[in-house]
Amino acid sequence: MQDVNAQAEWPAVSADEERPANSREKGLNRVLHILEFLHATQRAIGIGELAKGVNAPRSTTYTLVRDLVDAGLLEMAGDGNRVYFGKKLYLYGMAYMRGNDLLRRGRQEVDTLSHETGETSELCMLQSGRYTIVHSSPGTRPFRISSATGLQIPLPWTASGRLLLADFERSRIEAMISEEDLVLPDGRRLVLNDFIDDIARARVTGYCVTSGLVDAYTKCLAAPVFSAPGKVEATMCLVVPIDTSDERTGELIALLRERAARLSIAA
Amino acid sequence: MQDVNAQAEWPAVSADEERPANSREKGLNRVLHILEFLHATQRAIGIGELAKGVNAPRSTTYTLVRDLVDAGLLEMAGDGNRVYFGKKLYLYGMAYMRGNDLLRRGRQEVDTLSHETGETSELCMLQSGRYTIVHSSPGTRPFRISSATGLQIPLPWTASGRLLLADFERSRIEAMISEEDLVLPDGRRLVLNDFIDDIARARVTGYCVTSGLVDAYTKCLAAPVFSAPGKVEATMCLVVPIDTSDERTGELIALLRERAARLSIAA
DNA sequence: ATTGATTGTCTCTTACAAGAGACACATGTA
DNA sequence: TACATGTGTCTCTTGTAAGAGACAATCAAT
Repeated sequence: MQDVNAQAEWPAVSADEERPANSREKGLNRVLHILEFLHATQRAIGIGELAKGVNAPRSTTYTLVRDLVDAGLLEMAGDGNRVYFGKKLYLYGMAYMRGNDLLRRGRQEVDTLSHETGETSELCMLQSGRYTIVHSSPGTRPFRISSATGLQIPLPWTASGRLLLADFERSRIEAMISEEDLVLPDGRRLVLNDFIDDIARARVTGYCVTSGLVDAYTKCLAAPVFSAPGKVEATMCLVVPIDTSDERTGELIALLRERAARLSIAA
Repeated sequence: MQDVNAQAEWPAVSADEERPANSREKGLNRVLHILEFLHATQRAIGIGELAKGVNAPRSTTYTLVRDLVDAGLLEMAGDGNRVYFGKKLYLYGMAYMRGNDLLRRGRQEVDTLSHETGETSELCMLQSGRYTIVHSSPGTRPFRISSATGLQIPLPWTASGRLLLADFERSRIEAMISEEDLVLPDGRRLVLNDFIDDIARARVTGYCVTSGLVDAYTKCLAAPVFSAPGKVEATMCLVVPIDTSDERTGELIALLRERAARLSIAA
């Protein structure tokens, strides 16, 4: 975009960053892309397809995948020529959870909350500029609304997103939210300024409710979990039918805020 | 087959081959060592110390850690200059679990089994040549015997180890078991041939019991989980006091085998 | 048989990352 | 005050890994 100097491509002097055209990629970056790609597809995938998916040369992909399989980060799936995440990643993930008070206790709280209320409950965090469902517990409704752990969706689509950005400056928010993030699944388009106003409001009230944003049938109630005074580390939220009465909604919000506050105590 | 050395890399290498003296290391390998090291220490660690721990140059370690932190695989711990596993690893790990029927159902079975019996129960698998506790549930005894998930210990120390190797040829077993693996924590030394005989016996009986191997107070009961006819994919085991009566032991083994068989059905 | 799309392995070149080491800070302790 | 030890950043060199591409083998559909 900035790099308009049209001469020989190679003199890699792009002082800014990124994009030295079609140069080589570092192996580690390839690996990170591979992991992200597998996380997105959520299932085992052939190596050729994987190479296409991460836009890497086939030969490189083969060697990297072999290294990763040997290391146990990936595993060959049953059929023979597909790969997916490996046991090692599971073990590292469990180690992370054990070492992380907030996550460990948050999962607990979420599970009991959804058990008590019968509604779907989630623990959410900010992860590389997006809203991420870190843990969710389905609830007991006949038609339950559930989302997969690890799902990442644009911040403006959610109540939690408004709380997670509570302590960010306007400029950082603007940098973080792209144009597409403002377009809802049904095509409606949010206005950035409205979103930023929402954030300010959420910060003051200490909770946030959104209705019919990601889909037309649900309402999302969220409350902040603080890791330090003023610093929102996570949110707990409840996903309820959009026609839930105001009274019950109020009760649920109170309960939710209490539990979120309980999580905030330690840090 | 290659590079099963869990850790403790030092200049003097006793591996079968490779090692062109003090050559450069590939970044990806450094990263794999870093992850293994963090898994071993089980807590956040300073970058300098980490560099020492994986025997890598400081400058390299700094750049790699920065890359990994940016990617979310690692996180800086609260104080500021320590690193540990990051959220991404947790998310990948959960994705692995979701995609892995055996693991998901195995965790369930283990939890209910320990709940029903009151004893510590574990799901174990073979991971890079060692016995690995993939999930464990503590049981309800006043003094419960528990081990951390992800713990890796030598195969000959455990009942599960004897089952996990049931379908391996003698030569592969010999290659997999090092001299140190045969030395128990209390200094006693097992004989490789006895161990291999144990394996053959375990294959026939369909379960395995060891007494006072890793410590003097416990007995370990294990049953195989098959992913295909003849192929042991995992084991379920119970860790009970060594003075448990033969009668109760028998009952527990029967229960254990039933549950392990249940896990084996799908594959 | 003919084509066309896959998959897995191997060779060779060169762009680039790993690493050595200097630097400017911070500590702590004699 | 010196002196040692640790931390985080930066520069420059050179060994090497990323990548292009050739190869044989497989499977389907003409």
